[in-house]
Amino acid sequence: MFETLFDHIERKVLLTQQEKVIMESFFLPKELHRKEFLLVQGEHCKNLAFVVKGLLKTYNIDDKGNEHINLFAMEGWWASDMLSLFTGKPSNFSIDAIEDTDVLLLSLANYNSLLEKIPAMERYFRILYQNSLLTKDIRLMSASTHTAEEKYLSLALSHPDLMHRVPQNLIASYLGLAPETISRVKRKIKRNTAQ
Amino acid sequence: MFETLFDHIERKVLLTQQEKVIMESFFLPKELHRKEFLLVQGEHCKNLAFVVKGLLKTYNIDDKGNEHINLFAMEGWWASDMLSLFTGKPSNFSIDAIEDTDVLLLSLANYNSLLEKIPAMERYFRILYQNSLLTKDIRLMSASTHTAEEKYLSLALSHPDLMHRVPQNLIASYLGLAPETISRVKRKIKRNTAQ
DNA sequence: CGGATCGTTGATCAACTTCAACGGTCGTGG
DNA sequence: CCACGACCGTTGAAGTTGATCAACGATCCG
Repeated sequence: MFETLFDHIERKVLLTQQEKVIMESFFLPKELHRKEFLLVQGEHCKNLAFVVKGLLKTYNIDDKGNEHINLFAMEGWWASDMLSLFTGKPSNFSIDAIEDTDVLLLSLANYNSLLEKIPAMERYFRILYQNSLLTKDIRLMSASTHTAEEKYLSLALSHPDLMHRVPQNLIASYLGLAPETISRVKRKIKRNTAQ
Repeated sequence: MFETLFDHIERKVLLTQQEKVIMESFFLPKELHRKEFLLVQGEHCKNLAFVVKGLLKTYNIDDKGNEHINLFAMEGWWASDMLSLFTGKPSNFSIDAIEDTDVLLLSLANYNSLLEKIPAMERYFRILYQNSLLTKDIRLMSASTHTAEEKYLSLALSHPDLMHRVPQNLIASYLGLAPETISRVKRKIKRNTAQ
C-alpha cells in the first residue's frame, strides 16, 4: 500500500525512515469496487485520496443533468474536492471508481499535521500543485482554442493509456464534448489516415 | 514597493524582519508602461513577476492569429509562463501591460534560493498554488458547461473591478468568446433587467 | 436468454463565430 | 486647437461547429 505512496513522493522529495513511519499513521487505507462512491455531490468532502491502484473519476452533474468529468485519477494521483475540503461547503463533485480501486485517505486535520510536522511534505505539495497548475493551464487553453478533433487528438497523444481504460462516453465528458462527437471525430480521423 | 509584496505574503504566512531583508535582495523592481512587454511568446521566460501596481495580461496567439487571454494579473498577483520558466522551453505566452505597471521580478535561481532559505515561502507558494488550482478548476468547469451569458455574468459577479478596468474585447478573449458575443449578451441582459 | 452498457449513424437544431459596416471616443501630432 | 487615426463597441446577415434527438447494432455478463 504505502510503497506506491512513498515511491511517488520520493520522485519529488526525500523522506527519512522516521518520517515515513509518522506518515503511515496519518493515512487510512480503503478499497472501492467499481461504481462505488468516494464522495457524493452535495456532501462534505472530508479527505484527500491518494490512488494506489485503480482509477477514479471526479465529476459534476449540472442543472440540466449533464455529467462533466473534471479529473481522472489513476495510480499515483490525488483526488478530492479541495474547495469543499478546505471551506467546509457542500461538494460540487462526486468521485467514484471506474475500476476496483485502492486509496489512502488523508483527512484535513491529518493533511495539516503532515504539512506542519514534515517540511518535506510542504515542499512535495508545493511541487505537486505547481505541476498541476501547468497542466490545468494547458487544458484551459485547449478548451477554448481547440476544435473537437484537436481536443481528442491531443488527449490521445498525451494519455494513450486513458483511452484504453476508459469508455468513450467518459472521454467525451472529460473533453466537454458529446459522445456522438467523439464517435464522428474518430471516423473522420480513420478516413483521413486510411489513405 | 516591497510593502505590497510583504502585505500579500503575510496574509498567508508570517515573515521575520530578517527574512524580509534577505528576500528584498532576491527581487528586481521594474516599471512597465502601457503596452510594454514583459515576455514575448516564443522567447524564454526568465522570471516570476509580482504585480505591485497596475495590470498585466498573459495571452497566447494561436495558429490562426487569434489572441487568447490566459490570465489578468492585478496588484498582488503573480504572472509568468511557469512552463517555460521551469523547462527552459520557448514560451507559449506573451505578457504585456494593460496599464502602467510596477512589478518585482524573481528569477528562477532566486525563486529556488528563496524556497530553500525561507521555509515560510515554501508554505506561501504551496498555499498560493493550492488556491490557484481551485479557481482554475472552476474556470475549467465553467468553460465547458456554461453558456456565453453565464460565463459573462459569472465573471461580472466575481470580478466586477476587472470589468471596469479592461476593455470588453479583452474580457471576450479571456472568456473564450467573440467580442460581438459579449456585446449581444450585454444587450440581452439589459433588455431582461429593464422590465 | 435478456438487460445494461456502449458506440454508431443520420437528421435537425441552437449557439456562437465570422464577416462587414458603421458610429463614438480618445489622444496625439501637425 | 482641431483633425485624423487608433481603438472600441454595436448591429445585422450568413455560415459553421457541435449538441440534441432518435434509432439501431454490438458486446458483455449475470
